[in-house]
Amino acid sequence: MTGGMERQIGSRLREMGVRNTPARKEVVARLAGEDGPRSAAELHELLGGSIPLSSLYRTLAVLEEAGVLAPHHGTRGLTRYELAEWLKGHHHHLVCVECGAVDDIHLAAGMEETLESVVASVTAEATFEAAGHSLEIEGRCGRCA
Amino acid sequence: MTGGMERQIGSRLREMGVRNTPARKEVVARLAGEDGPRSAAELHELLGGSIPLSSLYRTLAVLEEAGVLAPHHGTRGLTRYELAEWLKGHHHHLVCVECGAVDDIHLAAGMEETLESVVASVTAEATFEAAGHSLEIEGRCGRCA
DNA sequence: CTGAAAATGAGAATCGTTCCTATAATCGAG
DNA sequence: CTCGATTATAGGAACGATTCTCATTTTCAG
Repeated sequence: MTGGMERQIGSRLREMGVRNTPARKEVVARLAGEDGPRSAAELHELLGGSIPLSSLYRTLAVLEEAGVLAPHHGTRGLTRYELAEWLKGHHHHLVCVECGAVDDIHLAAGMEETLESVVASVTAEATFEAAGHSLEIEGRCGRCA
Repeated sequence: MTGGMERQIGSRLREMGVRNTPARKEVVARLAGEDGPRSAAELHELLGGSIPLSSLYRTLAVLEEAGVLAPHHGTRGLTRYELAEWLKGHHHHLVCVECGAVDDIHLAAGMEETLESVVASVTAEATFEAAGHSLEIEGRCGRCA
């Protein structure tokens, strides 16, 4: 994670009137180093249990509220979080239907433009205020194939 | 729901060695009449409580196992079910980030082809065996906007 | 430094879901 | 049709992920 990103997040939290505490920094830093969204339990493990689960859940909720993290609703009743798009860039997901693992993928610029136009044409005629989109590709990951 | 679809599902269940019971028919028929995936709780409500939750969950599991229903992992760890693609056709979703409602959308043929090619080009280079895809468009639905 | 406001930690409570077991429905053989 | 075996159901206990509560601790402004 770049220092610039840390500063951006710091000022975002300040704007929202919440503090940028050590636990919040740890969670953000760890998520920044992962290549896909992670659940509370996964983060608890990744952080060596340094943050109790109850605090971790609250931390995730605060960071989501502040727009720093975005939830990803993957497999079987688990919510995973990742840095919001304005921090990590727009991307899509490969979701393993076997083990539930989620990896990020980035589309080539041309592909992304194509996708944007598909989304635009769909939402133009719907009573739906589109805020974002994600292409979820389901299948079997390398380990499960 | 067409009689043809009922017959298809009936023979599918027979092939799988499970019975096509009244509860299973009710669930399938109700889902066929909805325009988006529904959770166990929503179905329980929609069916007027005629099927107890524990039975409903098992019914959904059996129908998923048989390939009649497909799960959609939506808001906050809730699993909603819809008819599998071979029954209701390929489609995508509008997901309301406010209330969690999910509606189906169908892409114009040209758009869908474009999307297929995007998926194909992404998975060609990944160690990932793609089985399907869904474009999830997030935003605010008519009621929440 | 001090008091008010915000954050934390531990455990209880909640919610969606799954599991267990006794009962009931269904199918095939006779 | 009837019996026995198999499969499905209902109800409730159990479970895992998440949220809530509240007492304690940390942080910030004055």
